[in-house]
Amino acid sequence: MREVRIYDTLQEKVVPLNPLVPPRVGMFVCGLTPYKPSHIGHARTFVFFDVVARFLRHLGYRVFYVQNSTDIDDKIIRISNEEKVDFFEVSERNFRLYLLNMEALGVRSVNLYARTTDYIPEIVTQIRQLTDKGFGYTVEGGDVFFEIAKFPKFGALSKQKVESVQPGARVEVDARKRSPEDFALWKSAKPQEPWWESPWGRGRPGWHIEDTAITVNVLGPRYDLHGGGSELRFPHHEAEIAQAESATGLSPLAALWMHAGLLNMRGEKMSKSLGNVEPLDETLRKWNPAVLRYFLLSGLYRSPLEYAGTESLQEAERSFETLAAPFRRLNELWSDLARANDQGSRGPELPKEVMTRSRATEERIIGALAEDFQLREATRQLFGWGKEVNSLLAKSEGYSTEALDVLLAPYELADQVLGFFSIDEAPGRGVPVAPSDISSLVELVLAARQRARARGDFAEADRLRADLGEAGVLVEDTPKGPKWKRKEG
RNA sequence: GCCAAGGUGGCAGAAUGGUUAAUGCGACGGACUGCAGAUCCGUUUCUUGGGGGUUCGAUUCCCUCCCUUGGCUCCA
Repeated sequence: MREVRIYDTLQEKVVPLNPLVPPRVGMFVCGLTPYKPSHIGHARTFVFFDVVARFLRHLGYRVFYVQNSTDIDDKIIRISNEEKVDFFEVSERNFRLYLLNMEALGVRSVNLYARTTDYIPEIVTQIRQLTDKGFGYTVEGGDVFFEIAKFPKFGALSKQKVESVQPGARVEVDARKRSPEDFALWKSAKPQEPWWESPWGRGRPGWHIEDTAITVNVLGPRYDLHGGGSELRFPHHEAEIAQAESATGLSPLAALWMHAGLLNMRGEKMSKSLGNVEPLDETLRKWNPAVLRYFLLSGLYRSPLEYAGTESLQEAERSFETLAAPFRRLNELWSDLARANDQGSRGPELPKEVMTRSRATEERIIGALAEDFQLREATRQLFGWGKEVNSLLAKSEGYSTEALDVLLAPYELADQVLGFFSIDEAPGRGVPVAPSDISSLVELVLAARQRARARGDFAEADRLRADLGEAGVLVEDTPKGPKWKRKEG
């Protein structure tokens, strides 16, 4: 099987993926705390890890991909109290919306979404292991903490020295802790809070323990790949390592730690501190999901990516149109032949070097991704291939289905792995337009415009085109007659 | 204060110790079109945050300063 090399945050270098039990790959990605609808920043992380899983599977690895959902936490409780509804109603509503949004974005690679509250017994068991071994301690009131001093490796992932961290920089320090760096494993229930029974009394899990309780039970004490957004490196992922390795006695918890760069939100409309980032749901209603997915995959996954709202998506849309146009044309030609029940065997031969280059392009896309997921290089190859396809189609459109398949191959590969074409909502992929749609009216206007053009009344023709434009319909004249599509955004 | 990631053309964003520093968007010109669009061909802009060092040669390695973003126990 092809070797994949990945940047490991812990070792700070690109290393080969060596699955513990090939060809299986156990993969865990820190999911969402669904206290409110997710935004485009979340989408970047999860779309990227979707590509990771897709690519590994494409190469023949059998990936088991687990993602958690923190369906109980302070913010969820706060909101449920404000709304006077059960906490589960809040988290489940937002989580379902998240799943719908992910589906729209083509994220379909997760095998198991694990909710924290479905793993309370496992969580309790793991905390108990930690207290039994002396890593955890209880305090008055029934809270349980992890004692950092017992785990010298703490800080290895983020290269932070515990003593140089500023305690209480953002969150008030709990005076009952032995040391300010100690983190909660179990939080006792306050009034108005949901709770579960435990050996330490009624309460709920701390933030970090769910992930390791889930992975130890689902993926085992050690697994291959751990992913998440880069802001989780410290303290969350450090805490995971400390908990799991202390509880199981096995190391390392994950062979590879991957961290996706954050999406930097620009402009006051999206200020994170103001908490008014547009919900993903809304963004998806305004934009072709393929454009969104393309944008999110347009940089180096480890680096931050600038997001300036509409401006960014407009640029991405134009780029995506360029990228997708040849693919859509090839598909149209293919369906035309299929409809006519014709193999197009009388069409021109495809030059041999084109076949070679088709394969070379596929190979380069795979090569780019196999070397730490160079998404940009992969799409660059696709742009280059598009130019080649456009040139060929400019000479002739009468290729056989066999020839078209060769031209389509790099796109099919890219779609399987990067996945933006199959969620392309723009017309032109042979998707039938619903009868209730405006298409018959548009066709009527276009017919009138064709008549005007035929008699040389271009002023009238241009007026009709402009009017359709006002109504949100873009018209293009082609040798085969006028084509139209709806404006996006 | 500490840790991490960054600073490359109008914008987004790659790359390498060594020919003209990708690609996309934009802009400009040509072909095609009644015009526009799409497409094709061509052009355009950066000497890679400031300073210093190593080297025959650095954007790439080292030092230093400045700036941006993320983290420092709520966050994808």
